[in-house]
Amino acid sequence: SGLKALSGYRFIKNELMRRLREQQYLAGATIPGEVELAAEFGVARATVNRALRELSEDGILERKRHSGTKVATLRTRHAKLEIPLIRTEIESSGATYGYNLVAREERSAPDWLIKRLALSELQKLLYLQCLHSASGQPHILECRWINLKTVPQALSADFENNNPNEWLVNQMPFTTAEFSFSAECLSRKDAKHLNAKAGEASFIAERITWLESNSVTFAKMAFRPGYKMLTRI
Amino acid sequence: SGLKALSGYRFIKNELMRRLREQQYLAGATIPGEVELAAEFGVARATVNRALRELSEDGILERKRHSGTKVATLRTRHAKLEIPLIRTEIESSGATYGYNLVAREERSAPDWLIKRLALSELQKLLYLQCLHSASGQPHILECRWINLKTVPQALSADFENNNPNEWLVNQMPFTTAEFSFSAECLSRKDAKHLNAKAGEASFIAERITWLESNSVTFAKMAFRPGYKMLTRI
DNA sequence: CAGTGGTCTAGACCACACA
DNA sequence: GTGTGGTCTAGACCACTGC
Repeated sequence: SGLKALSGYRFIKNELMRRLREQQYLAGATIPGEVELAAEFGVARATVNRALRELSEDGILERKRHSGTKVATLRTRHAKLEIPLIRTEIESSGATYGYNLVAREERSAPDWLIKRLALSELQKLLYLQCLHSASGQPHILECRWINLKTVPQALSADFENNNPNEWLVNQMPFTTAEFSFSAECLSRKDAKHLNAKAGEASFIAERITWLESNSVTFAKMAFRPGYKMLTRI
Repeated sequence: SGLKALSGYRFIKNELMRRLREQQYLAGATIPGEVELAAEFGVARATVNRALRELSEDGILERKRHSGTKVATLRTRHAKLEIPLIRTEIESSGATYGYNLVAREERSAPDWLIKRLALSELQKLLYLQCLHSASGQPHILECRWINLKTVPQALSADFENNNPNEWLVNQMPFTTAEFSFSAECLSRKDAKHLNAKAGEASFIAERITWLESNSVTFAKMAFRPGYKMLTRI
């Protein structure tokens, strides 16, 4: 009943996974080449190639250009993390998304931020603090710094009514980003915003966004205590 | 100097990204079909196909089988998270990996775990608590439950000298997993193990591992306060 | 019915690793 | 020099969508 009649590259991926599970190919060993597998399965080499390429993207095989394909040792798990817009995440859980601006100020960057955003020291940034809520319950407290050299139009944007992440995504849709995740105890002030107790643990997500080699923004999101970020391999 | 002479599908990806950045293709709009792009770039359709497929895997385009390719709206960022073995992570930071077993006990599963591991109520699990350290400093406190129905040989394994994750990876290399990440305040007892203060915030990673539809293990890792998990898009 | 993306094929050329 | 994986080509069939 659970059987699927896979064909083509999916079938080959499946079959190779079976052989791996059954230790027919051992960890670290070189498996047969594309030509050999193509002959064995009676398919074109391109089909085997796709199967092998995808398995190596999943971290299960390791391919080397002119040497061969090996079973990965010390397999690191590759999880695909989807980082949705906050609005999307909240609405897809069935709640109503709410937003409001807590603070807005032009400030010069603190030392730690100068390094992380590769700023010249004199630069002014736009500092925002915003609260995202789910059906009225505070959900995320966001501290954001926007590089006015890269995004000067931020100065005149209306962040009372527009969440800075969505505004930035519209202004510059194709940036790259670095993320970090950690945990912090809430300060008394932050706890108040999140309707939590001072000292409670908050899941922290930080993001630095780049346009080519120019920093765009630094954002630190403090999630309501109890929040879990989920993923699946 | 920074110029690269890309060719083939990489060139096409690059060029399409440029058009997206310059809003030549607008968010939500349908872009030209594979045949048209192949003609434009003077390449085979398979080459365009690969470029478009990869862009859609990156969440930048959305393809529908018999309808067309659109520019993704409300772009969710896709981050690739690599989850290394603890030993690997510690050693790659230049520190020496250390391990020791804190507790080992056969226990029946608590209620919350019965649900999450889809156990029958009567089942006994192996409960382990272990400490991972980096150059002598406590790094992660791990609480682990192993399903003895799926992995009976765990009962006789030597977890004094073998870290349960590595042992399990050897026993059953090709499992699937669910992850969650969150934050918790350390209990007095856990804090002591981690050489931290009670109440400090700890980054928590939980993992449930499955072999087909059988649960293998539940692990909860409490990281030393201050730890950050990094990733990049 | 025309056009789409998904997939496969049989062939090809390449640069390099390894012996 | 042989074999490897990486890539490309020109052609094909398919199932389905949207007209």
